[in-house]
Formats: sequence, C-alpha cells, structure tokens
Amino acid sequence: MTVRTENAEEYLEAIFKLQHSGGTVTVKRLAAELGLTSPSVSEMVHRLRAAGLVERRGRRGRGRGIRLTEAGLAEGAALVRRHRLSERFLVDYLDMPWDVVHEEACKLEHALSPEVEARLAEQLGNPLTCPHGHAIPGEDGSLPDERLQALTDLRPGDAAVIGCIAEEEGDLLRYLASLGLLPDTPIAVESVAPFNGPLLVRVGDAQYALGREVTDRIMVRH
Amino acid sequence: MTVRTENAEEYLEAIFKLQHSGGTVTVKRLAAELGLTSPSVSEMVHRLRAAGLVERRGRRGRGRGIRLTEAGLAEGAALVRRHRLSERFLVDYLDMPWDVVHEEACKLEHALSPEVEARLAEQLGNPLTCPHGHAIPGEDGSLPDERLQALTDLRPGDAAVIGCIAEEEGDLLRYLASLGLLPDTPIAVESVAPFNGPLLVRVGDAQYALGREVTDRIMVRH
DNA sequence: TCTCATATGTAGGGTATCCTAATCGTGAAG
DNA sequence: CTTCACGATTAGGATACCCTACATATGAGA
Repeated sequence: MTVRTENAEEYLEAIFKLQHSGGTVTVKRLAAELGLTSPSVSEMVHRLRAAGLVERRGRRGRGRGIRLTEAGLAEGAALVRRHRLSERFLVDYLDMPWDVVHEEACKLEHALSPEVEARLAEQLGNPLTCPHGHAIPGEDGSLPDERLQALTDLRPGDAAVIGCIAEEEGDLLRYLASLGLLPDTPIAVESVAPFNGPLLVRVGDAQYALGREVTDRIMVRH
Repeated sequence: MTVRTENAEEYLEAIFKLQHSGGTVTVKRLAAELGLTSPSVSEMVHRLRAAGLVERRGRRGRGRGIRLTEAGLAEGAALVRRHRLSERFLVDYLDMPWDVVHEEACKLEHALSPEVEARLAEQLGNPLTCPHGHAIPGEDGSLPDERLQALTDLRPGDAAVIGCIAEEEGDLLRYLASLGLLPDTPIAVESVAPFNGPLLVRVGDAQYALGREVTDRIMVRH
C-alpha cells in the first residue's frame, strides 16, 4: 500500500476539492481536474481504494461516485490546508503577489509535515482563508460550506462582500488586485447591462464596469 | 533529458557535498551517501552525464571520479542553499529544534523556486550558515572553504570557536544544545585524558567532559 | 424491451527508479 | 607477468505512473 506518494496526494486533494464543491466525483471529472486521461485516473483510484483512502458507491442515486473514506478525507483536507496555508505564507511572509502563489504552493504542500504545518499556521495567526478567499480546512479537516454566489447573479442595487475569487492564478488576479477587488471587500451592483453586458459596480468611491468573464469568478456573500 | 526530477536533485546535492568535503566522488561513496546500491547510482550518473550535469574524469590521478559540470555545480549549490535556508527558516521562524530540521529541510529544498528562495533568504536576513553551522552557498553557488578541525584534535590549553557540528540530527544535537555547545560558541580545551579518554572543556563558566564520539563531531575554528 | 452514448475499465506499451546477481577491468601484490 | 580484490557496469526484473487503443457496461430513450 505505497500510496503516500506525491502523485497520490494530488489525487486526494483533487477528490477532496471536487467533493466539497458539491456534485459527484467521477473518473472523468477527476481526469479533467488533474489534466490526465481516464485510464490513468481509473488505475490510481483502484490503488487508492486498495489503500483504503477512497471508496466507490453504487453508480446510481445521490451518493454515487468516488468518495473519500475517513482516512482519505483527513489526507485530502490536510493537503488543501497545507496548500492554502502555503499561499498565505507566500503572500504574508514573503510578500509574493497573489497571482503566482498557487503554483508555488502546489509544490510546497507536499513538503510540509504535520509539525511544520501546525507551527506555520500558528506563526501566520491561524488564518481562516487563503489569499484568494477560500476557506482553510481546520486541523480536524472541517471546512465550512459558505454559500457564495457569483457577482454575476446579483441584481442592480444588491450589495455584498467579496468572498473568494474562483481563479487561482493569471492576469485576472492581477487585474482584480489593481482595482482593489480583494476578498472581504464590500461591493455593490449599480446596474447590469442587457445581452450579457458588463456590470457596473461600486467599490468604495470607485466605479467599474466588469465583464461577465470577470464577474463570474468573483464569488460574493452577504 | 528529463533529469530535473526530485531524485536527480538528491544526487546532485550529494555529489556537491561530497565534492566540497574534499576527496574523490565515486559511485560507491555516492551510493553510501544516498543509501542506494551501486548499480542504481551508476545508472543515474549516466543519466546525469547525458544531461550534461556531471562528467567523469579518468580513473586515475587527482581529478578522477565524478565531477559536476558548470550546470551541475549550479544545481547542486542551489539545492544545498535551499536546504540550509530551509533549516534556518524552520529554526528561526518556526522555532523548531535544530535536531529535527534536517529531515524537514530535505523535503522543503525541492519545493522552493528560485524566486521563493531569494525572498526567503532576504526575509531571514541573508544568513551565512545553517543552524548546525554549515556555510550556505551564495546565490552564485560560491561556498567558502573554511578550514575547520575537530575539537578532538586540539591540545590542552587551546582555545577555539565552534564552527559547525558534523551531524545533522539526533540525540547528539539535543545533547549539545542542552550544554549550550552551539556554533559560534567559544570553547577551550583544559585537558585531554589519555587512552582516547574524554576532553575536559570550558564553555563560559561551565566545564564539561566530552567523549571522543562527541568531540569528533564538533568542528572548530580559531 | 432493446439500443446507443458515454463512462469506466482492460490491454499493452513507455519511462524513471530501484533492486539482486553476474560480469568486467584495473591497479596492486605476489 | 599473473592473479585477485574491489569498484563499476550490465542483465534482468519490479513498481509506480502515464499514455493510446480497445472493450464493456449501464441508464436513457426509442
């Protein structure tokens, strides 16, 4: 049962995230998430199952698909926790820009022991979210399920607070940072142009016109 | 030429360290250092050579054995640098005890990009040594060769300063820390018991009798 | 009930890395 | 000058992944 490799960890993390984003975890979805082919994923899922980290429910009904076992859940949560703590570390301690930390954290997450993870969390002040606003699982693997909605789905006049950005890296993040559209920022929709046009939003004293590509990725709460 | 794997990095680091500790780098020594068999090492050395990271000198005379090329040297130095910076980080920022950080750093060193490495060094105040006293290679790969000698080799009456501890982890380090025998600590030999007996040393106001197993691993400078 | 689109799985093949056992080569010693 | 010990290498085999091509199975709709 040599399934504590870095590769296996990637799978567990991906399954954990898919499982928590709701919906059924299938081989196909996993393959898409990981950028691999279905047979490769199918094979690894068998290994993970043999190792007792994953189980398959019948293929019909609600609870179908791939599920993490108790052990797998703990592993997956720990990986996500380490990933997001790493991002916080890179931003808070090393002053790195938030649009590059995801990739760096992908490597770091596999290099943190529970001990280092715990001390890092403490040094960082036990943060609750990553720089993009995603919740950091607790040491017990718990993850609050906030119900966020895309900014796109607000109506004119609605006010909200940015919860997280559904994008881990790239130009979009740089753009948002340049506008000050960061997690926990209050934002209000002033108008919505028809035919899938831009949203006119207010942030503090500023007003911006944001396209759907952007507003789809800004997740807000009330 | 897929030789930028974590495994290959381990080899490069080991070769770098053996090369700098003087002496010839052979397959056998490498195998011992890495805890692998000779055939495995032989094979990887071929891969590294194909990748232009290593070269073999003739098997006689001074410069024989395995040598890092320019490229390999840079890689090796970077790995050692990241390893020792990681140790500093673990001790200075996360308050971990110095006898456990080696193992943690073994994992971390492969997860640091040049960018992260640079920022980490800066945040830590560009330290020159790891917690055990070993010099941290510069960004250019340079490594000063201090000429240290084992405490064992001093004569009664000699005074010196602890340079580094030739041991990365374990009880010995805990023991030394409990006595305050850390790098940069002044130390004087008061007497040496015959028949490979203990050394009586003075450290500040304290006096300790240290066995050869211990004094062999305490490297000092003047 | 039967058929088909689609997800899943099997077959077969490739690479990187490790191992054990056997072979090769060379300097030193007789 | 021959032999031998020992380090290096080759041979052959295992495992963990990954892939492409092909086979199966199943729910949905005819």
